[in-house]
Amino acid sequence: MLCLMGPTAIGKTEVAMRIADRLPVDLISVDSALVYRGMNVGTAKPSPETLVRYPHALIDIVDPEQPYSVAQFVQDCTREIGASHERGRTPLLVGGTMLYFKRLLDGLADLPEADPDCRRELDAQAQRIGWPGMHEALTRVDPDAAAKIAPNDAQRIQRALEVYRLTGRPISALQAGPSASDNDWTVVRMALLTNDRAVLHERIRQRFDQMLSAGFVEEVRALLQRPGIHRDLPGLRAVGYRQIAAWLAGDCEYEQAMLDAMTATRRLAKRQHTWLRGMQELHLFDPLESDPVGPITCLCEQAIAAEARSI
RNA sequence: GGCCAGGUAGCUCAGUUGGUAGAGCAGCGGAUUGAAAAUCCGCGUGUCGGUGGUUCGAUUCCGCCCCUGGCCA
Repeated sequence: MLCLMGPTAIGKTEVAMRIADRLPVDLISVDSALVYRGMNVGTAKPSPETLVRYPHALIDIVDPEQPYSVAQFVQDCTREIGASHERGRTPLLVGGTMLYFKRLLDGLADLPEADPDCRRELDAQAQRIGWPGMHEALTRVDPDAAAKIAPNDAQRIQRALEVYRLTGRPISALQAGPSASDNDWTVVRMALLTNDRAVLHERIRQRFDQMLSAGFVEEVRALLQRPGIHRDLPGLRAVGYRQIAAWLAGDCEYEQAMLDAMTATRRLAKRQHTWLRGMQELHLFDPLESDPVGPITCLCEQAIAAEARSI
């Protein structure tokens, strides 16, 4: 199977579609924002017409008020990969959510899923004693996990305590246990990456302007008017959506919200770079230096041929 | 042309009663196991506009020059 990764606005989708023109691949999206129905403009989702011509699995599969998670993704994606193989084709995973790639390829521990009641209780407790206090509590039940988590990292402290309450076992022990990566995929990892951050930043700015022209603000306004949708949902906390929602709520000036949205996008790209720098066996292509479609097609062809021989 | 106020980090500014300077934002590096486009951690040398002078020592005081803004001609 083939993986095409890269930071936001680098041009992954375009490259993936051009590969799909030439090779018998099935496109699978690896993106934590594209899963949401109704979040289109701000996620740079391909248009409906494009998606008809280039079907992508795992786009528009949940509503914004529903939770989605890396575990759900690993399950969904594994299913799609199997379906593609059964068709005698090759899955091409394309996207920028590096945690999803990481846990799909390196395995996911067998942990309980999120429990809203438990999280509410933990939030209430944190309200009283603060997250550093919660961190101390974690040190007592799971010192290994606590050592790896910063005292202010509310999200991870909460998750570790949640797992402990739900299972009675420390998350650090469960994570060290067997993980669900017992598949026989042969994986070719490719990434679109550039060292010219300034150019990427400029592309981010241009794309954000295009999103505004395409009705990004109206999209956010419409989403927030739906019953059950509010600013704290994971989808609405995505880059751009969060800042526009803040402006709509009167938290800041319009100009500031737009600047903040672009800053958030640049930081997202930076974190994606950090993930990619640490990945092994990665074939790198700089689309700013030369068109990567030829070399990537060549690499994919070899991989497909090798896979066919091994069957 | 005269007077006044400024010129300090990429930006906005603080500060040093003379011992070569620090915040916010931006930026950069890192972590990343059911929220991940999330969450968190770390990183500040910059001719303190230029140049002469006073001084053991000047970004700080003084002179001149340059630049910006305002007011007056």
